[in-house]
Amino acid sequence: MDGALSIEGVFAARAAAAGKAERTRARLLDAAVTLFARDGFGVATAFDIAKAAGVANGTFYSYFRDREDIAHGVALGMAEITAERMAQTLPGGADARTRVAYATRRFVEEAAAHREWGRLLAQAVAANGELRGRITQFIRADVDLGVAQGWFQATVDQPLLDALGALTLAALAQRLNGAPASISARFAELQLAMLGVPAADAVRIAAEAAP
Amino acid sequence: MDGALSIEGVFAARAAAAGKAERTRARLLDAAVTLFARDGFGVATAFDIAKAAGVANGTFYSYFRDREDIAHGVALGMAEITAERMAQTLPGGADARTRVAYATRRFVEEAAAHREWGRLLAQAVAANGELRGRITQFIRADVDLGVAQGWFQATVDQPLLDALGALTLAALAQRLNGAPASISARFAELQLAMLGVPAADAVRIAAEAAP
Amino acid sequence: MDGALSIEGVFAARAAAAGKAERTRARLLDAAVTLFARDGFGVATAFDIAKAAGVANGTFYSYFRDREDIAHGVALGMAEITAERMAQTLPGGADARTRVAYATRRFVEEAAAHREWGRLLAQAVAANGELRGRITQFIRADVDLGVAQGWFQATVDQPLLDALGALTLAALAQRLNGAPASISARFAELQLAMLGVPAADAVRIAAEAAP
Amino acid sequence: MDGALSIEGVFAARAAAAGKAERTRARLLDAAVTLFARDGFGVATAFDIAKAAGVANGTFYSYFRDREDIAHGVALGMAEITAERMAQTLPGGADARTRVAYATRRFVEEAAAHREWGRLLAQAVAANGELRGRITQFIRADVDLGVAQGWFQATVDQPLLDALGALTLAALAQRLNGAPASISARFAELQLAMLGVPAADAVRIAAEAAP
DNA sequence: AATGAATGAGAGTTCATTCAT
DNA sequence: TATGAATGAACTCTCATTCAT
Repeated sequence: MDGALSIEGVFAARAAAAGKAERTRARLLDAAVTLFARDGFGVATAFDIAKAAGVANGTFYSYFRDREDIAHGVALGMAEITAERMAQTLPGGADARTRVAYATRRFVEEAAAHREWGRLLAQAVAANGELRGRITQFIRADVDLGVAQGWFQATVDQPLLDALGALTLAALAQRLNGAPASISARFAELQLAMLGVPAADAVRIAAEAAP
Repeated sequence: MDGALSIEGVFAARAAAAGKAERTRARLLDAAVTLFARDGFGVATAFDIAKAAGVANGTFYSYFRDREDIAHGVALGMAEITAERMAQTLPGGADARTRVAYATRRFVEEAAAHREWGRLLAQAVAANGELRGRITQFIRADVDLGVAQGWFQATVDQPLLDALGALTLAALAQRLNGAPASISARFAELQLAMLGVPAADAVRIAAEAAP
Repeated sequence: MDGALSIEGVFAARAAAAGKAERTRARLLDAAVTLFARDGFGVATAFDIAKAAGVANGTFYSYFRDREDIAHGVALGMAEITAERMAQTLPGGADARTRVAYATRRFVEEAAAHREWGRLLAQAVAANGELRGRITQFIRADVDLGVAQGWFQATVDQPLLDALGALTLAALAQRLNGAPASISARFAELQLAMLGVPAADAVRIAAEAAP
Repeated sequence: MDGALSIEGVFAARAAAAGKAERTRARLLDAAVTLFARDGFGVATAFDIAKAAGVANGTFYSYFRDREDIAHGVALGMAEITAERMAQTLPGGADARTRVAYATRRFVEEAAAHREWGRLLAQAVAANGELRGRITQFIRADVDLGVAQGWFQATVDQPLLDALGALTLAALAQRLNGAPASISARFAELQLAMLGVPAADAVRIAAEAAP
């Protein structure tokens, strides 16, 4: 895993070529990410964010209406980055069971490898239903594929996707809370079971789908 | 469902027979519950809680160290009450599949019937891992029973219980967010599937286990 | 003229015997008067008023909603005090022409003798129509008397009282702006002329009605 | 009454033929007039004025030292415009009593017909003694004429002019505050009485001097 | 001359907490 | 124990003004 997920300067990097205003905005977002990671999502004050970004407090208000506004901006940006990374990292070709297991394990392990980012992402997702929807949509294609391939016995509906998402987030929470890397395999296994894959197959496939 | 879950005066009711100090404490907790329900968990100010409890603001600090302390007290009390209610309401005798499905549906429907209480419970549980643990322990006996009865193919470990808990909370969140009562059956069904119950049986049993 | 009009401690003096809260409120009002006198009516900040009153800034908000609120309180208090003083100082017995002239001269000279108080009063009255009404009502009795005595030819209506008030305030403004004490006699003279007193009489009576 | 008193673009109209800089200055003044009319004299922020004028905020400071400076400019300009209009509208030839009454009534009714302009003018005059002086000088010629014609018994001095001005402004204030148009006649009448015109004549002349 | 991003002092307000009564 | 006045740190947000471009 490379440094692209490093929590420092994610937004600034993307705005490097943009105009001055856009760059200042990015610096504020980066400062917010750093502070949110340290103190909790949306906890840092406007003043602290400005200070961390190296601008005057008044400048904050040229770019964001208030704390909530920048929190929303941060959540949106994180979702975008996460989505991009997931799209890049998921391999094509495998069977749907492997794909589903792999996606879960990959997501959990990446987030765990960058604890601050992971913790932040978990909080942002918990607080923001829109974000949750965005991320769960990722799984849909693979679930549909699995049904088409005959591996999954499930009816594909919104509750199913929500359930898969809830399990992934539960895995992430456990992992961030000190559980070993194997926890992601266990949760992937439970996801497969929920989709109707026989227990024995689920265990084997989840174990093999190491990121 | 009787009025025992009514958000008003839960703590006062339990402290009715206790000493004066205990009753004042209970009034503060009740005031906190009411305000937390209206404005969000832990949001109300000490002053507002005291006012709602009919005591002076200084009195608040005779009973709680600070705001966090009362939030903790509220969460603990809610967990206790919820646990008691669940223990009372779960019927004996049925097979483990029905018991698991029934517990989920019952929990979700009770909380949904008292939206404020439910919302509060969801927030408290999300914020407090200890609480989460307490509530998930409830399911363990039934899961063990199901394994013993041969209905469940699962290995019973902590991740499994966490996963069951996560699904129950996801169901509650959807329900509070406007999903129809049937959502609890759907999630109960997915829990059974995860435990290795064949899809067709899971659907039927979850549907029949109406609270 | 005694010290009762001294700008320092007017409110505190009246609240000396009251409860603690009332006394703190009075201290804030006094501080506001002092600062308003120095910087203009309603200009001082809540923080400055609190500091001048020797209380914490938060205390200000226990007693007044905001700056406007205390400004209103100050204006009301000043009107009350001024009304009391005018009632005390106006001698009975003289003919209405002398009474009117005397009231004007007395009002102007008192206010001028306490420049800060006078300036403040002028500002408060200019900004607050209610106050203006309260003060002009004072003249009504004497004008009615003058009509009854046959000295005044005027119809007594609201515009007439407003006009008399406007002339008194104009006199005060000129006086505070450096005009000599004789200015009050000149304006009193013009008031009498406006009421239909022949010029020669007006000059003599206004001159004699020295406070 | 024509549109010359319209609050929109008064300054721009006068600077139409001037250089670019002068025109930008005029646009700023016009913007200030519009905003002052809406929110109170001198209340609008430099940024809002600049925005309303269609220039950048920095540009404001190329033309005015600070907020006070533009407020002064606005007051001055309003005085000039008012003076011009009064000069145009006052008819020649009548006797001084009619001229004085007419001037008052005309002034009040014009300002009342353009409430925003009138309110602004009242505020500007109240805040600016220099302006007050400028406007009262207008009456002097007619008062002198009246004395020469033998209609007025008054000594013409500064206090007399101030008193006449104060009455005119009091009339305007009442008018803007909802008093009927007849109020201007009543105050004109009181002015004539103050100048020594017998009450009966004053009533008749003031009534006839309708603008 | 014009722009508009940036500054930073400071106004206004809230509220957790203390403490004399 | 209870009261409630008082505290003051902390925070949000505005806006007059500057300055590099």
